[in-house]
Order: sequence, then structure tokens, then C-alpha cells
Amino acid sequence: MKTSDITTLLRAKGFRATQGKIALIAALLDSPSPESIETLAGKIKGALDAANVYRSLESFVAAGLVRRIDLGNAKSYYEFAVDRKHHHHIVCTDCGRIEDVKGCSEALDKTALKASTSFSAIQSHSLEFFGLCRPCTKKSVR
Amino acid sequence: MKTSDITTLLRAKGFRATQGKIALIAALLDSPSPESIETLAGKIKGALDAANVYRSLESFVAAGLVRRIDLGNAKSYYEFAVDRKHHHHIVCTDCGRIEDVKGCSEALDKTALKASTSFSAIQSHSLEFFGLCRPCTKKSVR
DNA sequence: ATATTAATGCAAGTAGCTTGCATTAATATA
DNA sequence: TATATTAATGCAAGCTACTTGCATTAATAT
Repeated sequence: MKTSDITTLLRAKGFRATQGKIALIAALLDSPSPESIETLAGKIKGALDAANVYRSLESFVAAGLVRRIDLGNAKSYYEFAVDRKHHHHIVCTDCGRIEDVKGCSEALDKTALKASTSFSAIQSHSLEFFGLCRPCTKKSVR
Repeated sequence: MKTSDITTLLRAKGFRATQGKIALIAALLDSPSPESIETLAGKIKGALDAANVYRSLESFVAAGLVRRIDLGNAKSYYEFAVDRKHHHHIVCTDCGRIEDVKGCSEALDKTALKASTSFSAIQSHSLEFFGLCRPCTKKSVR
């Protein structure tokens, strides 16, 4: 995606096409898997200060441009969402590597809702896997 | 579970049966769904100070007595784990109510591992649903 | 009864994130 | 194109959940 496309995307959602927001979206586009705030802040090297990285990401989530991912540690991770389907992730418990897990059984929500006694609707779910990636498996055998 | 059983359980895992740890386990046993640290601290009214609620819970998790649950907000939740099978949860996005979702398709891990290109093992997963509970659905209709 | 050491309380510290506010810069309007 | 408007920003201070250090206490071993 070119800078001009990012500009168009931002304006379409009611944002101003600022250097900071353009850099942030570009950084997100650059990543195949969810990125931490820390990493994103590094990638945009000062195009936005920390407080505004948070503010911008939250506004992107609200606008549906970005998804916030929770991977069980204290941090938030973010991934670009436009034209990228809902999916899950595997996280390496040793090195933190994240891989996308494509696809999602639509049946999950239905089954859960049926089993529930006190809920009338399910809006979303989060499914994350934790395991060992090959490099770390090798390391631990050594 | 009686206090003497809790004492036995704690000692079996190498802990001392202190007032604080006994109260904590009792509080966890008392809850049908995961509890926040805040709530647990309230239930044990000073039997442990905040720092030791954290320390004790983490040691319980390490010993397999308790499970830590992540529900997408900043906090950790804990549930008693002994003789209680792995399961999932639904969280009300309006009021925070938590309900257990019994059962878990064993196939989830297998499917994810097969689809993965860089992982050699999956150790665990977390699956949490987010929706609206009946009381909150009614409120929002009003 | 005494010795040992896990467990505790208290205080200080940290990480991730949020908020307030004056300033800057992107867009709208003349 | 110049000016007005206001979203966006930088900086500083603040907040919440959680962690760590250490002297003291109390549960267990002897």
C-alpha cells in the first residue's frame, strides 16, 4: 500500500493524514503478525511520541482499521485489519514469536452461546495458542 | 472443602498452611467463576496484604492449584483448578459478568498445529468469548 | 522447647498506559 | 492563496496493576 493510499484510507475514516498516523499505518502494514507498542514506536522512530501511539492506535481500533490482540502478557498487540480476516495466533512461550493461525470455525460462538445460561449474544471471541516454535525446540534439546 | 482439607492440599504441594494461604484458597473455592485480585483481596479481608496476594497466587499457579485467566482487560483473574477441568469463559462487555463455558474441543490444538509452519508443539490455548448477558441486554433495550 | 526458614507486611519501585493542556499543523473556508 | 478552524501532537504528570527488597513473624522440623 502506497502512502497516497494510506492517506485516502485515513481520510475515509475521518482522520487527518498526518505524518504520525501515516507512519503508524505503514508500520502496521509492514508486519505479518501483531506488533507490540514498543516495536511499533521503534519502527516509526519518533513520528509520534508514546502517548500518541496509544491514542492513535485506539482511534484506529474504534474505526475498524486495526485490531487489538491480547496475548496473555501485560502488553497489547496490534495488527492491521482492513481486508484481513479474523484469525488466531500461536505464541512461542520461550521467545515470544507470533504466528497467525488462519481461519476460524464459525461454530465456536454458536456452541458457546447455546451452552450459556445467562448470555443472549456473543459479539466476539479471542483464541490464542501457546507453544514452542521450532528454533526454540532445538535450543531446549541442546 | 473444609479448612483441614485445604491445609492438607497446601502441605501436599509444599506450602505452609498459613492463615493467609488458607483464606485465599477458601476464597477461590467460594467462586464459581474467575475472580479478580481486587475481589479476592476483599474476600480475605486483610489475611494477606496486596503484595502477598500476588505472590501466593503466582505460587499456586506454579503448583497447579490455580489457573490464571486473561480476559482482555489489564487485570488477571484466577480460578481454582484442582479437579476442575479446563474450560472457557464468556464475559459481558457491559457489566463484566463472567460465566464458565464448559468443555473444549480437543481438536483445536491439533488443527492449529497442523496449520502452523514454524511451531512444533502447542502446550495450551486460551479461548474467551465476549458478549452481552441477559440483564444487560434488557438494560440496553430500555 | 528451640532452630530453621517459608511466609508476611510494609515501603518503594516499575511497566504499560492515560490524561490535561498549551502548541502545532492539516484541512476547510473565504 | 491567505486565513480560520480544530484535529493532532508533544510533553509532563498521573494512574493502575503488579513486583521487589528486606526486616520481621510464624509454621514446621528437630
